[in-house]
Amino acid sequence: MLALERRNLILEKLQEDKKVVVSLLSRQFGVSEETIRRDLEKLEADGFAIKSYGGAVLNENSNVDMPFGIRKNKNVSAKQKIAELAAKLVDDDDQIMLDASTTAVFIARALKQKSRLTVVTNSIEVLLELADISGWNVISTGGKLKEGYLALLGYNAQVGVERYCADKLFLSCKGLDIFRGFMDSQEAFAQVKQSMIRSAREIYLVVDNSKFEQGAFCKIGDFGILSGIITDREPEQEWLEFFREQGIRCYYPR
Amino acid sequence: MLALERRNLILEKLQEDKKVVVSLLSRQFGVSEETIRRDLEKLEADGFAIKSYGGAVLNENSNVDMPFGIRKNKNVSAKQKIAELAAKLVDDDDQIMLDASTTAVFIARALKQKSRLTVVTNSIEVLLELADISGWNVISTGGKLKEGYLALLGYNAQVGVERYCADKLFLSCKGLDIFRGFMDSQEAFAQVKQSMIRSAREIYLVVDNSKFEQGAFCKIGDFGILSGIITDREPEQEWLEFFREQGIRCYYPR
DNA sequence: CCCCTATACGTGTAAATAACCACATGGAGG
DNA sequence: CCTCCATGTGGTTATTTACACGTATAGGGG
Repeated sequence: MLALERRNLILEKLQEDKKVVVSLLSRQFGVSEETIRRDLEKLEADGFAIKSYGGAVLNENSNVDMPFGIRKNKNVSAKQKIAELAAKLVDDDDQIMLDASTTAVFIARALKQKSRLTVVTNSIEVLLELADISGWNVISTGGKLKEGYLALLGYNAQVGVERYCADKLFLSCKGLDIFRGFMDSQEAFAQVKQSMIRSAREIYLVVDNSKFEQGAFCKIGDFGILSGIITDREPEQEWLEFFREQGIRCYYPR
Repeated sequence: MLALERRNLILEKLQEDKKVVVSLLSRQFGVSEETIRRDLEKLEADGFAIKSYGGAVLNENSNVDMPFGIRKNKNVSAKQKIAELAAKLVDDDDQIMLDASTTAVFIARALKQKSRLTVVTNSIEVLLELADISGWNVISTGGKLKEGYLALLGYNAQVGVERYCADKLFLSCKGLDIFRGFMDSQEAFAQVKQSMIRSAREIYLVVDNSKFEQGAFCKIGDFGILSGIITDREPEQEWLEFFREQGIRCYYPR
């Protein structure tokens, strides 16, 4: 039995039972307990397990099993709620734009029950999500694949976006601030989002609650351009008033 | 026994048993352990295996996130052979085009050990395969997502292709015929391939042996434009002579 | 609350085995 | 004839593992 093979089996058992015990594993594999401890040490270093006296437990909130360290697991239920609200704003035959964000993937999934939609996106994951659907018009902007992401960015992505004029855009961001607008952390993402803003009639900002008051480096735009904002729970009073002043509809689960 | 043949057998055993052991393989094939290690190194570089002390285990994580658990498994070893031959024709810093075919995915995988490549493709799967690589320039043509495929097609895909001029194009097809050239079954695929042909200097047709004498509906092009043809085993004498006449290099495993 | 004991943990050591490296060989193809 | 590639070889280095022994921890009894 190979060392890696043994570690994989331990990981499997760990994922099944949520915990493992050193003494049992030692007997099961016929190796010394020290060996098992070293295995667990490695699994812990890789983020799969958390050691404890006598064994280890599964590290549930690890993103390690996702392809390239994607944080898809963060705030799942918030994104789910947001996606459902977004889907309510969409009608059959609509033309939609989705950016390259995990929230967009959830929205794409929530939209699947609609008919004859047109979707323009720079997200590879959204394309994958919609690859098995029929009767839609799913369009990729093209562009340069961003290292470590499943997003198409750059000049050609912007050109790809601006070829179209969509009814509705669902836009995500890294942070928002009453005075400075909404922002992303990376220029290239922000630029494509700006192109999308120029190419859509109704613009909905989709943000989970953790994004409020969160700063980020690159400004995407001001609140004035928004038709609505979709979030996972009622924002602070201050924000609600601000949205009312600006004439921005605020959607959240009631 | 050919090196390539041995590696394919190791891969088969790997897929069957989920693991292989250096010492056993060495005895089984009658080659030194060092050679086996080099084989495993290659399989690891191609993403099929993960080496471990004493052997290697199957890398299961590679094709998992595909939507409709695709037909990638047809003719695997032929496509693998073709991909390795194709990779030999590529140098660091090359600019490559890959079409939307399963063979292209194998080629992409085989290319991963190169440095600083530029890859233009209309295949979502190729993008996925290359999403975790660094220092490359991976470009998506954009276009309309073809229902039931992971391919981007249509006018904008063609425009996306023709923005570039690549050093080398690896082109697949559904069938080829001495008199009628090489063909695809669907117009939209054929059109993008034609755009690629217009946008590349060296064009290599990649076909497994089953494609010879196979007809298909839409003509892609004539043999005159080809620099070479890559296949998984020695073609019939008739074809070899034809390629010689046409000045087309023919690559197959020896 | 403190202590005691069984159990688990970590380290150091040593031995076996595998991996790595550099170089030599030899054959195929140009 | 030369080059390139795959392979083998010998010496060196690295990894894995078990065992022994001192230390740390949990949990119960006093």
